[in-house]
Amino acid sequence: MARVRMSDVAARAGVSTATVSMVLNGVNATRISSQTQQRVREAAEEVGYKPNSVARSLRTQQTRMVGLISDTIASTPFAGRMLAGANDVAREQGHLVILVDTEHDAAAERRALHALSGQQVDAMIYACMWHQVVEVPEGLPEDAVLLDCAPVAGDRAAVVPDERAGGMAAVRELVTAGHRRIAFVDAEERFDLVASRLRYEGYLRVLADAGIEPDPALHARAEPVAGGGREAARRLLELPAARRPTAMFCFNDRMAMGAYAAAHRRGLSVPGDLSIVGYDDQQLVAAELDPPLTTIALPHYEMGRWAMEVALGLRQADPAEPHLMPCPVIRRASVGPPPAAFGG
Amino acid sequence: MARVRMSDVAARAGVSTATVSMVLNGVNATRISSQTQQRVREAAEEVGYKPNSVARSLRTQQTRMVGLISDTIASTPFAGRMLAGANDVAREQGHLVILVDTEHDAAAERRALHALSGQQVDAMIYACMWHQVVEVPEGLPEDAVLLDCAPVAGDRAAVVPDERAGGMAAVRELVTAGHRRIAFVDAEERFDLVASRLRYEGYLRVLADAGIEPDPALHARAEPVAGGGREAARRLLELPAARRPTAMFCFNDRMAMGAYAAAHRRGLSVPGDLSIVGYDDQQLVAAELDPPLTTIALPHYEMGRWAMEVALGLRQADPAEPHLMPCPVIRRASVGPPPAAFGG
DNA sequence: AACCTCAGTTTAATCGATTAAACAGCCGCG
DNA sequence: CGCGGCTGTTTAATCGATTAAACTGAGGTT
Repeated sequence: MARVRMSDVAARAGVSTATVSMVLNGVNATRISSQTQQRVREAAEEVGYKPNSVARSLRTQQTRMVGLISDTIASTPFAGRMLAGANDVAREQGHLVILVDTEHDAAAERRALHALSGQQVDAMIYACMWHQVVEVPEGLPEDAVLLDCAPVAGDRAAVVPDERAGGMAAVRELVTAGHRRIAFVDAEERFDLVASRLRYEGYLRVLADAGIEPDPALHARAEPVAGGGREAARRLLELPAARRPTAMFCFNDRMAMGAYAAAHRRGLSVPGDLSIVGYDDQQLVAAELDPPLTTIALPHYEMGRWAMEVALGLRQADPAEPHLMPCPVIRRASVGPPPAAFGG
Repeated sequence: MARVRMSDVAARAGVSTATVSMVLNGVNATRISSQTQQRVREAAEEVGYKPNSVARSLRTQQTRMVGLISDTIASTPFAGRMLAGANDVAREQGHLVILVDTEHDAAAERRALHALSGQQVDAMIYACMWHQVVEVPEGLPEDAVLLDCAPVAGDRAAVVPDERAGGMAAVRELVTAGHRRIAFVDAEERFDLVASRLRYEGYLRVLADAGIEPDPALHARAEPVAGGGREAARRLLELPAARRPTAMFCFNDRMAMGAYAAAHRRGLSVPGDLSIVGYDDQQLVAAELDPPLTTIALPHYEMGRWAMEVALGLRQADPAEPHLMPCPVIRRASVGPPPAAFGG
């Protein structure tokens, strides 16, 4: 069954296609008699007319589509939330999103850019699956928005999580619970994570504000996975009692998961003997630990929305520096006062 | 800077647009002299010509785009793999995918269908984020492919995981390790999960094959999350020694995570005292448990590929019944022989 | 010389919409 | 009666490609 065209509607209503177009788009609507309008609408309904947006796009030079280029967005559980945020805004604005995955391969990136600009997308978003500083790929339009990454140089609208404030919030949770010996279970330097650096800055800042002298022995580093967290936590818990931490801020929820394991191995309870704060609010993990993990959420959904809002011109962005999206603290049950022996 | 059109290339090369089109598309190429071809190519290169695919699509009636409609695909960590599979095939074939999220809302679904068919997509995939039986939304084209769901009625190409075979493989792991008292830590019936039913069938089948009488007490059900798994496992471990399971097949990795916790609480080690097999091979979870969890992977990536291959006509599908995609077993370290007291 | 063939290229229609400009009636006015 | 102005609608150009059909000129045949 062939698609029905505007001319079919026009024929049925006994008018020209110009009239149909005007009626259906509400353009110059006052100039068309209401009987005609009525007739056109009925005809369109009867024949089941659906405008061909390819033709419309060609004429109007607007596709109402936005391109979303990402390095492997699809393979991380976080990424979905960014996509969802971007998608929601797009939908609200009557836009569709075209998703292209480049696997961070330069050639694929170039092809994607090519395909999308050939596709005449109205806007473009370049997304990373974790917070990083990137070389902007050549050919990325000036008005493209960077999502979860900041340009290494040059001015681009960009949005990233406010990791420093997040780190501060995490440590503040522990300080206000009364802890003074707070460890930072960090990712190793070789991973070169901007999140690691910023969260550590936040950690130091809050310690300073609270008048706590940072103890280098409490900055433990390991691979940022559960196994690494377990190892790092084990080492920390083997410290002599006076230097041992009563609380740990873990670089991410996976490391926190490992810290739980290390605590259990030593027969310590969370949060009775050891308080733990994670980062990421990782789906299906943080909430399911026992006890549920207090953590800092990454604002993926909000960043996705922000990026799309800027891309569609709904919101102004300062291209001079990335927008910092706040990371909310998710209070669950892994933080308590320090054990009595250490308490104030 | 205005986009450069084919006519610009034509002007620079001193030929007509027809010639440019033929050269650049390699159509009727033999009929065009190689000098002209050369000149056209150079001109195109020099002016940086990129074909306008909107115009091309209008003319050829092919958009090289495929619509992917999903209920909240973006919000589950699995979904990404399906998307990746579909996307990879699309890319290989020079197609782009338009992603629409409907949140399983009928109105949104209708709008999405409308938008996509207006967009003249060449193919369509309807995806669910977890295996279910669905009412096919009205207006979904005949040749759309269902991904991770089966139509409640009517013939549609569809692909779902082979949950029954997966359940069989899981239990077989335990049987061959020597276990006879194998529990199934299942989701509660009220969740009405097709996966639950099928995996249970697989469980029963393997027990029967191994000549093991199923013990209804070993079919424990709870909410399919870590907490539920913990509770169900706790109850099972409280059974009198003679009836207590030496192994558990858990409906999913989250329940398995809870089973680990229950075992630890009773001072049982995995797999020394209790062997555990999960399902889903959930990213960032299964591999990070201690010990790493032996589990059955859901073939999301492969299903995504399959669906796209069928959608693009690269592969035939039998619309009469869903294609069953095998679920591979991922052997890690949570299965061992039963404790000596029970051993063969 | 008239005619045919064929390689190489151009002309022009087309895809399905949008929209500026033109047009046809009708009314009122001097 | 003729003309300007209004209302409601149509005409036709346009967006940027693809492609069937037409054309051009050189070379070969009779």
